[in-house]
Amino acid sequence: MTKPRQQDAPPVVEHVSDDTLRQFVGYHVKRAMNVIQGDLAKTLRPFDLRMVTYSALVLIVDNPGLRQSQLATAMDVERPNLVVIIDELERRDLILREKVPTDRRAYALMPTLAGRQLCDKAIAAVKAHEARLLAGLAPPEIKEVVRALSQIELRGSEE
Amino acid sequence: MTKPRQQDAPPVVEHVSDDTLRQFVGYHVKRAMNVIQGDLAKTLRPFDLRMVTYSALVLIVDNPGLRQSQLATAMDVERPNLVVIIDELERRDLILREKVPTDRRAYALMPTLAGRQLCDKAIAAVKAHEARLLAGLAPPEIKEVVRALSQIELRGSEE
DNA sequence: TATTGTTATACTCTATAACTATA
DNA sequence: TATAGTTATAGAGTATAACAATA
Repeated sequence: MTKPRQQDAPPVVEHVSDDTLRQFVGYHVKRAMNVIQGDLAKTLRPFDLRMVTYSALVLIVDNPGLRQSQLATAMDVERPNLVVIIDELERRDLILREKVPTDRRAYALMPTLAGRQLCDKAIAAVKAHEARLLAGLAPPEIKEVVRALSQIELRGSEE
Repeated sequence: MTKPRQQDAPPVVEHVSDDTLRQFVGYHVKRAMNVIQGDLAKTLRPFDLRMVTYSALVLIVDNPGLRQSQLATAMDVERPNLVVIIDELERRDLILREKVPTDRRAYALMPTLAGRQLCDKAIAAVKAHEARLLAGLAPPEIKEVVRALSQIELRGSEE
């Protein structure tokens, strides 16, 4: 028999337990993601780049001439949303929309010299910040994590 | 000397390379996160729960009596945004806001029987789905990944 | 004076329909 | 007819200021 409380007053919680959620890998992925995103945003701010503009710039530098639709697919962004991203990069003269002679509907996205230079600097900064974030982990551990995450990525595309 | 192209026509990209981005652990965390979130959303849909309402419900079931401000801190959600989440759970009679005698400003969040039951079912479903997502990974690998992600979480709170 | 919950609001992100010009 | 890029718009998710009630 449990002793009844005087008024059924609600219990006071001193420490909030998230043990149940902690069982899930997804919970930790989300929390790590928040940290990484926050760090990345801070890292890119001096370059006046957001995560999406950074990703777009890197992909254009690595794949000069690609079409907006290709970039949208690669970034998993809807085409309408990509337009403003490209607008921003073009306005800053980091890339340019070049007419494609063989298909007058399409634009070939080309990085400018300034775009390639900013891209290189941003990548170096991101590398340095990520290294700090992963400082506690040995290279083989990192490889193992990437392998595991890639496995999860694959599972997603399977369905 | 490179042979100049006739009109400097932009190159055609057949396959978009994301090799540069793939170097970064954050890129893989983000992609895995997308898969996990998508799967989680699909898993919770039959229960009419979103990720935030699910997290809130689990935390209330595990910590009966906690205050909204405590829950907001635990979930890393702004207090104003938590209000609508709590409203939704209360409207569905999964939780209730109980008056706290010792502090008449605050509410103690309590799960109802229906809330605890739905929570249990949802947790079981999420467990099953996550198991499918991690099917290719051995338990020690999963432990290693969680350890690594926890390390990254800690780095974030350090700054 | 500070805190709890709340309202209103704004800003970003993301998603969809429909248009134009080409193919 | 289908596709590339675009426009407009709507819906999430998230963030801030300010208020009433209470500490």
